[in-house]
Amino acid sequence: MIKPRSRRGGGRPTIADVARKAGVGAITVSRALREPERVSEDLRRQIQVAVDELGYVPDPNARALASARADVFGVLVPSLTNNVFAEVVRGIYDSLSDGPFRVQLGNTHYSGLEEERLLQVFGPQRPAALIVAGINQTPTARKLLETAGCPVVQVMETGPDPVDMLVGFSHLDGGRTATEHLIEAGYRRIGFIGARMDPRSQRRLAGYRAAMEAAGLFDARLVTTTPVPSSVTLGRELFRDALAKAPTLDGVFCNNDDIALGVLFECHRAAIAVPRTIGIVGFNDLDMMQSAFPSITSIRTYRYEIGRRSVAMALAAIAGKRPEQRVVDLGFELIRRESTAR
Amino acid sequence: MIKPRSRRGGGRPTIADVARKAGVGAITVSRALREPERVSEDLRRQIQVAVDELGYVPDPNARALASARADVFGVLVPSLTNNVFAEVVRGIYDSLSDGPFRVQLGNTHYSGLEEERLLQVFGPQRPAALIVAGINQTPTARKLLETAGCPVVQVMETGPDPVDMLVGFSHLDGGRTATEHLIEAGYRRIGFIGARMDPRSQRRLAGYRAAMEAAGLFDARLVTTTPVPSSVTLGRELFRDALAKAPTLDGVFCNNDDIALGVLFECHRAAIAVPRTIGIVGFNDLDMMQSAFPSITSIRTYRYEIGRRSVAMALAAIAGKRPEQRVVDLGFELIRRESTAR
DNA sequence: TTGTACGCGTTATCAA
DNA sequence: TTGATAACGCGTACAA
Repeated sequence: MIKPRSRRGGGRPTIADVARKAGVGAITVSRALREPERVSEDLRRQIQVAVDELGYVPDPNARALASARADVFGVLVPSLTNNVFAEVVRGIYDSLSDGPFRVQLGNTHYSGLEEERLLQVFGPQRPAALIVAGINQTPTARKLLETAGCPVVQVMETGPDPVDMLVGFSHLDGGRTATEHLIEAGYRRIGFIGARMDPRSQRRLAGYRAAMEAAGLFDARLVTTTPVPSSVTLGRELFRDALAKAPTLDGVFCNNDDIALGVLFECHRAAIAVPRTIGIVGFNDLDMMQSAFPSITSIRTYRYEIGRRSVAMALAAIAGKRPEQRVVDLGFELIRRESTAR
Repeated sequence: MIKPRSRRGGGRPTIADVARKAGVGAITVSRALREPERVSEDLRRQIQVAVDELGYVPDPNARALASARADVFGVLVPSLTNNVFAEVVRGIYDSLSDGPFRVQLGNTHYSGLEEERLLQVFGPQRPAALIVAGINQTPTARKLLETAGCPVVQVMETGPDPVDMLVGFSHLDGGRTATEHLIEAGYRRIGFIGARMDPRSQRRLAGYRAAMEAAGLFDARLVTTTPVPSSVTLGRELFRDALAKAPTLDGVFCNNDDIALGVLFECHRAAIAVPRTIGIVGFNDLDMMQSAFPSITSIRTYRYEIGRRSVAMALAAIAGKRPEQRVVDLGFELIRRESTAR
């Protein structure tokens, strides 16, 4: 005696079971599920009944194997806990939760090599689209993206030469705008305080420098940076360093809001008046900036929207409709608050 | 003329190509890759050479289809941006990045129904393990977990009746400890301020209540909660509400650190002395608690470690070694700081 | 609009 | 220790 088809699979119904029950061919069931409009009204209903009764759910692995394409969005970000990228990722998930697509998330830890490695892991899965943070891929990573054979969206920045599509904003302009605001508010010895110093931080620094030089205020001793990951506590420490190097400091543009909050706390602790003695500007405009005391001026960025847009663009490309703009600049906004109002 | 094997696949080498090149059977290549110790030294080397020369990478979809098991960890969390879960997720990713396992992350948005839906999406993928946040699954979700046919780890809480394995800590004890600390510090009209009020927040509230009742201090007017998502700004607002309801308030145990920070800022703004007039305790001990001015007392929790442990337990179960303890309590620690030092 | 035949790349089974 | 054969469940190509 031989038991047929009992080897594995736990007896879950297959497309063949549905087809038999509905009295149609398997391929018709397949079509009814993926392109309902190409199946007659009648059969579609019969098939739906059979599907419901059997509790049939397509096997994504079999589907991927047969079609050489998985319903997966590969997403690569440098950090899972940095609120900035968490918001982007949230936007991506929210945009994808309705449809058939899953998300495959990778954490590059701000490393180009890890990015390459993850791309090599994602490739064999034949993802439907790839979304990656930043524009500074290694040559190898860039080649992997170019040959991925699916839409690619780089996010969080703008740049001249996207692999495929791009949605973000100019960190250089953001840094310049923040610095110009401090200058206009009357600050002169304006420091830059930055942690991590990934490519985006570097460009914000470049924007700071451009503004300071244009005003004839640049002084290398005003710049305090570290490759160490950013945190509120680190902001306090860096601010102390900055003050030690440049005692006449009267303002700071911070790499991000965590640093800015650390600076504010250190000012409180050292009884330094904000904004009178020191002006503070952050970057990203996290919720807490508006509630801090004094509230902190910041550059508002649209991370969640960047996530949503990146998915919309990829989806359009998958549907064959390449969007007319392959590069989308979502901009930023300077939010003036008490920390620079003197 | 018929072109054989040219239909799709982009010409990537398959296991058959490797087998031919190495002069062995396909199945031997498969074994050499997955269980090297079951293949002779000689063949193993030959196969490795062929793999390298061809640049062969196994197709995960074909592998999943044939083995009826995907090298995927399904992970379900209620939020992607809440730092608490982001840390857990980071721990999971870091623990899995070396091995063959991918991560499939789902955002339940604090909804039992979404959790069910995601579990139904994950099921057909035949994940190697499932990690879910919390212990309050709907009956349907719980059944899906029980019949998933893979190790299941519930995280972030302890509880008496795990689906399979469990790693977390007691939110009730955490809430009680925080409140008892305020009582011991001499505060009497101690409020509870909570947002979101998910099951874990509810248990922290229960801990607060237990401590207050034990001391004969409980008063319903001291409790201020909202289902609205937590934020620093919301913390400010809720604190104002709390003060309006209970003007003699002299301390607050906050649901989490964001709320606590909001309370602190509101105290600054209203010139309420901390810790003299109001004592503040947070929950989770985010980095900024130690740097705030004054620094804020909080309950330190081990989110990253919870993520790592959950993977370790799942991995052990996959390897057939069910860990001796199916329930792991990682505890918490009260970190006393200036905000309650009067 | 529907169906037939076959292949996708891998692993389980079982025999050698 | 190794290999031949047969699935795994589905989609593509092509014909009807």
